Amino acid sequence: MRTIIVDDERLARKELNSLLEEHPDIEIVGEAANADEAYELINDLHPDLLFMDIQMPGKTGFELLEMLDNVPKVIFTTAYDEFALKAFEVNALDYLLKPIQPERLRDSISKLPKGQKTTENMTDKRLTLEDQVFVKDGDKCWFVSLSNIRLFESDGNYIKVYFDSNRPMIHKSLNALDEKLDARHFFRASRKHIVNLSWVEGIEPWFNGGLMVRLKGGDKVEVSRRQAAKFKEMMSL
DNA sequence: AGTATGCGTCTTCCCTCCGG
DNA sequence: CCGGAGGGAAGACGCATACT
Repeated sequence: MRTIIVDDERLARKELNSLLEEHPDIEIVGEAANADEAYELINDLHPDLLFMDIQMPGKTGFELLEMLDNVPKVIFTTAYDEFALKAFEVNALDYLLKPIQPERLRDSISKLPKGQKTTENMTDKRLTLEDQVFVKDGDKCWFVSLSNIRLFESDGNYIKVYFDSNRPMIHKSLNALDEKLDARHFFRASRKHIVNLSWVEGIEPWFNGGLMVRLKGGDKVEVSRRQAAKFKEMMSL
């Protein structure tokens, strides 16, 4: 499993490095001392896993995750206590309190999903349903699998992300997002909306040859005539 | 006659720049 | 560094025309 360590303290990286020597399936492909370095590394190397500190000079670990399009598995290494982390509502894979205990590290690694898909040739950077994205809304953070997101809605300079009962905002444009998403699973229903096709429950004809798409959960999205044509074409292929 | 298609104009979005 | 305005462009609307 290709792994990158992100921590501003050199000693902390060294420590983790040596601890990980006992875990041959964890292959350390890079180290970064701050969020910007890590951003470059992650985009170049597409690791499967990050060990990451949260507090770092410059950007925090959360801000780093927000910048990423493809978010790897993350194990936080932090001096925060459990309660402080829970305040963020981060459902990360796991977190390790510093100083890291070898037994805890072993536990965390054993919890990693097996049969990991190889991200080796991620040359097309399209996101699939299995990929997760990181969203932050104020103090709350989530890792959300794309398969749980039913709808993206443009709202000013932000995008509302509909999943579960939450609607946090991310600050990207729908166009940029649309390019990243897999066209087989996500459809640009209109200028304002991108829908997850696997959440579509029903389709009704609408005025002027448009469509009204009903999503599981009750949300309804209007598809204009132009997009409806593309939609029908897609479904027939 | 009602529904599909094409075209021109108008609206909305979004990216960039600028000022606080 | 953040927030808001402006301009460019993609998409929606409305009308006209073609087709079944």
